Amino acid sequence: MLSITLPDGSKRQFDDPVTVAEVAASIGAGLAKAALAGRIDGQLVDTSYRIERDASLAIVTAKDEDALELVRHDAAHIMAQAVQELYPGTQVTIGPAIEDGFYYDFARSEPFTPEDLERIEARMGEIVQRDLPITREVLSREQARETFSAIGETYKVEIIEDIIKPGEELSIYRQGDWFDVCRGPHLPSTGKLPKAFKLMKLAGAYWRGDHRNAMLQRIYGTAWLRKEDLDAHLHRLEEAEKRDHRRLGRSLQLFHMQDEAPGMVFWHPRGWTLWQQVEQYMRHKFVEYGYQEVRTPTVMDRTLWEKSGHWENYRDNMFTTASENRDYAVKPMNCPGHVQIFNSGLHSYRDLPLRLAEFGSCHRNEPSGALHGLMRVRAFTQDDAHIFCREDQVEAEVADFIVMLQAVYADFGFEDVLVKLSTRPAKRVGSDETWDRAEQALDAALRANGLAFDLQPGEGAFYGPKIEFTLKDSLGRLWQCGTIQLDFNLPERLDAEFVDEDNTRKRPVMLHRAIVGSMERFLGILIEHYAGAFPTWLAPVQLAVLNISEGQAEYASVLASQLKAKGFRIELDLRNEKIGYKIREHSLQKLPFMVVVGDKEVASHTLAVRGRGGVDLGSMSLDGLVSLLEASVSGRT
RNA sequence: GCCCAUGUAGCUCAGUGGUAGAGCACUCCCUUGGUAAGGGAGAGGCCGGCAGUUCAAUCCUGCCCAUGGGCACCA
Repeated sequence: MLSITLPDGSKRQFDDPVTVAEVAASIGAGLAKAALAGRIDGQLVDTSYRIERDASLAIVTAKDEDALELVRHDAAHIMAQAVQELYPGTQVTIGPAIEDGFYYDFARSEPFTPEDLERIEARMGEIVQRDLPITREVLSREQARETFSAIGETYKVEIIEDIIKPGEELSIYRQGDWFDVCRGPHLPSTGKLPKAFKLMKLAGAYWRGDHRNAMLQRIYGTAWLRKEDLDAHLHRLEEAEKRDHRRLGRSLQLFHMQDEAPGMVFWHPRGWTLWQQVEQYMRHKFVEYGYQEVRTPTVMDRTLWEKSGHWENYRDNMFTTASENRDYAVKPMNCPGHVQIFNSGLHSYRDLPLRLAEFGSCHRNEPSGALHGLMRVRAFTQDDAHIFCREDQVEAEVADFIVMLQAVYADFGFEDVLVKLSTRPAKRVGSDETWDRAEQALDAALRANGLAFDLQPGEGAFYGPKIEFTLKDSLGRLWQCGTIQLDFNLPERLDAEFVDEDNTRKRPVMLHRAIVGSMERFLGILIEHYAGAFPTWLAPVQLAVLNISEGQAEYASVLASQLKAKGFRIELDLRNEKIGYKIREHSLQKLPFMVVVGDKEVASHTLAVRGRGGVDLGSMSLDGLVSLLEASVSGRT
């Protein structure tokens, strides 16, 4: 006798062990047909899974979001089968479900073409039509290895030998003649795969993620439970593309890049205005939080970089130059420069914490393939600062920093921030006791601010643990912006010291920290975040004054200069064009406000105000408009 | 850096082995028009760069550069 509890709390008794499919059938024929998998005590299993003791069971159907991962993984298998049917000799490697879909990596000497993707997708449809039962078999490691080596699947043999842990049950799933090593679970048959999948793109990927290994061919696909979901996903991608910062950067006249300066940005007047808003805002925050702004040289002698360790460890990423028999490097970071300022006088413990900030212009020779619009560049500016303090001041400093960072992100309207705490790696400097205290300080500061975070053991830098703050772009790609890192190394290497209470010289702890990270990247994220429709306080042009015809040019010009005098960013548009035409242009530029003046306004000394999105804000006086703008600016996000 | 794709007017893109075309933008003219495109005319290209094949290359081939999508990288 065994008793199975269903999600509604009801229980069913069976005399003998039963499969998930049999339980589903006992409930109803419709459910039996719809069943894609089971969830037993929280664990997803095949419908063929045999239940041998009392358990709670949920039948997973296409209505269930749990089924998504299954469907995506099955889509990967079906794609692999399609590929091997169409292109004999291709080896399979791995093919997991991922966010929004799946991929499979193939080893094949011929490259796949975009046309191949169409063929493969069509063949996947046929395999679904065949409705091949998907069955599970458990094999011994030895059997599995022989099976795959017999058919020349050397990558699978490597997976069996190296990746699957000894003692782990090794299963293969078969669909028709095709089979793959897989932990499962899978759908009952290929026919159960919803016709809501699409192959998206071809890419290269290193075997086992290691650049010393062979380059495999990865095919990405997307798969959903319902056709509507697939359509919605494709629609989302199109919408995201419209807010891509590279496209908006051009259409909103913010910046451009060109072949002669890969990874470097030409900021146009509007883009630079946006930049200045962010920079000035950050500068105020620096003052508010007790930082002092400094400026350090961009190019410094090689010997300094040798002392700091960069010449030895970071040289591949540094631009170097030489003159009059001296070698120089363009700074990739500001820290050594800030230590020079710290070292240029003798400091008392009373001077600590000392917080030095710089909008530091850095250059890093990033690998060409890493470059990506504003998000990954070779010349960038950090909102960098270094805090020199005693070890017992670390926790308070980190806590203050987190408060500052949260205030900044809130003002820019970011709510979706991922936080990661990375702790000691195997290769590191500093004693275990120092690391213990440092990691505890970071952890405590995060908790004190009520921040949820992921712990990343072993992911810290060799010189200290760190917290990283990551923002999402419009396509869901993640970009690290903020960070605070402890450094036990650089003060030692560059011989930073202060005189403590007991009149002995001690090493300060150094904290590296940034909130926007790279100004370029942050602006890229901002552009996408707001889709170019910046809040008034950031908008490069806050308001355009438009005249209807030549008769009001004088009145419009006076208005514009009065508003400029109040400190607003104004554009005056007196062109000989119809009002509709001018409004269209400024709307496409996503200006927050437009002011229209015609004979009526001239006569009544008013102006007609239009808000973003065609909102008619009515007719008002200049004073009324000024209050409106002031309110809009102070609202920030 | 690696794999695949792409590079034609300021922008978005067609196109062909016989040295190029559209729309928008731009310039000029007409129009002075009340909330998302008024009309006409004109100008604008080393078809990414360098080699090669060919009587002839924007088109075919090779190399290089850049961009896009991934992978790797991001002391």
